[in-house]
Amino acid sequence: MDQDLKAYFAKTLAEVSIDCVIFGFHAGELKVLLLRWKETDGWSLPGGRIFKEESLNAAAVRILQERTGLTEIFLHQYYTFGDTNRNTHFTEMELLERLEGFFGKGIFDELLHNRVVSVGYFALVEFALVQATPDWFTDECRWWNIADVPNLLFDHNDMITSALQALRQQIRNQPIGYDLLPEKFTMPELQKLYETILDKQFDRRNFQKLLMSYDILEKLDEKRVGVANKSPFLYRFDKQKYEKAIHSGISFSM
Amino acid sequence: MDQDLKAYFAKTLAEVSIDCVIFGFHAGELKVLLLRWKETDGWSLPGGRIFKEESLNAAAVRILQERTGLTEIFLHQYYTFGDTNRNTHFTEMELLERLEGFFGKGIFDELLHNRVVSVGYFALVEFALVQATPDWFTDECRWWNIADVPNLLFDHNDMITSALQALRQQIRNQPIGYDLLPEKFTMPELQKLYETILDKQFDRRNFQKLLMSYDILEKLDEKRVGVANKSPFLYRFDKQKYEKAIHSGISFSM
DNA sequence: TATCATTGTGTAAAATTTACGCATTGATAT
DNA sequence: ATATCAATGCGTAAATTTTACACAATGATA
Repeated sequence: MDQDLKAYFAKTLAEVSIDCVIFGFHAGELKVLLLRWKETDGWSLPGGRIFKEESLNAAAVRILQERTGLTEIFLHQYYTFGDTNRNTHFTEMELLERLEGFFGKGIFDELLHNRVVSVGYFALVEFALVQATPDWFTDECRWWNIADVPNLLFDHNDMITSALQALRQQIRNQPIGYDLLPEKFTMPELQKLYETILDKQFDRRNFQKLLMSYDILEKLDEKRVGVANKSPFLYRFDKQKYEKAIHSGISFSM
Repeated sequence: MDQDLKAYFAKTLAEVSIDCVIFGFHAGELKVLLLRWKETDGWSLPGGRIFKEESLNAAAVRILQERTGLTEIFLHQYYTFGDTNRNTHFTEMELLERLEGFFGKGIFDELLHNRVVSVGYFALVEFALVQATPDWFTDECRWWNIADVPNLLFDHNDMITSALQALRQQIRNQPIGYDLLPEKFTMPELQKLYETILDKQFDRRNFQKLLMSYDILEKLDEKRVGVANKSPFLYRFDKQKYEKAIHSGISFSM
């Protein structure tokens, strides 16, 4: 296994890597996918190295696929992190020593002491479709509520903070939801998604009017059944019009 | 000189570099600063390598300083370009061969055949203050009207295109002008800047009302003299309020 | 069968954006 | 010296968008 890793290192770039903030939405909460490093309680974002013959975007797609099993997902490059101390500055010494002990000095140095620039992507995925899968360095891969994210390894807390800012920028100028929600959803569910991302409440009547004005939603004849009180109608995105709105841009002004 | 270059290569990252789109505004035209490579008619963006102990942002500031002489400038990281063929794909073979002939195979390979990821920044500078200075690889450094930019080396035309998109995004959500205009300017000059960047005409009365509503401009008692017809008043940005508006954000909705 | 939280639909007020009028200015032409 | 004229300063009304809120309908639960 150590040999495989050496070969992997040899075939990939040493000074640039990729980290991904994978957003999901479930039970009215915004979540991110995190990995726990083997034999430690240190968590980090999903990430990986770039093959020498592989484009940046292709590498990001591959990493996403490896961690979630998904291939068709929204992926957006939002910032490149290039501080010289980003490997270690935000991580406690004790945890670094534990990692060094477990992985051995060779791997540890290559991975954590080299100066590496990391390109940040964020992804929007449908929660229910994700098969969370750890990588070689990690034991566990699972969702965390955005509000409950612990202190992470490296500069990954910063990465999440600025990914959330980028997502908020995104939601104000482009339709969002096709990638985060199941195919059919109710208007209150869509509203809750917007409210969660922007951390802001909206009047449901005005929200519905604004969203419908974008002409990207299709109201279905079905209603959600078995839910408390009055059954809400189901909606679905019109993929064609949705794509068009992504290109022309919208303005979510609430 | 070749020794210096080797030492420079040894002290800098090999897989990541920086390229900067430096915007200026003069005589009602938006301009970018370009460099002509020695003994060729191939033009490129200002760029450079990153010292191993230098953060990405510090390297960008240094490169800006080296090309313009300016230290206090608006600088914004907007995208990282990571296609595998970005070195050569958009450049004619003939020109590449001329560069190889002039610089020698060693330098050429290091510079143009290695796979390099480039972090794109754009800068906004005051045209009159710039001391355009070529670097080791180039003979000439001068302004080009954005509309007249020729076919550039590497993927640099793409870089300008997406930098302009990022600038347009910027101008709609943040005040712009402090970095591009001289200290004192007239309302029509400010309007022309907005119109040039967004490639769109505005009603001058509505433009003035909107800009004044941001509460970042200070109307002076002076007028611009010696200009045709009625002399317009001079304005200046209130730096304090301008900074505050950058943080809170504005919405340029015209 | 009554209750009640939630949803569906609509309307009026407030705020913002857009369109445009008119007097003033000061260099230029006569 | 004076008339001309394009550009500027300042303002108002219409159109549109955003915001606030009213009320009936629904369907699970008590």
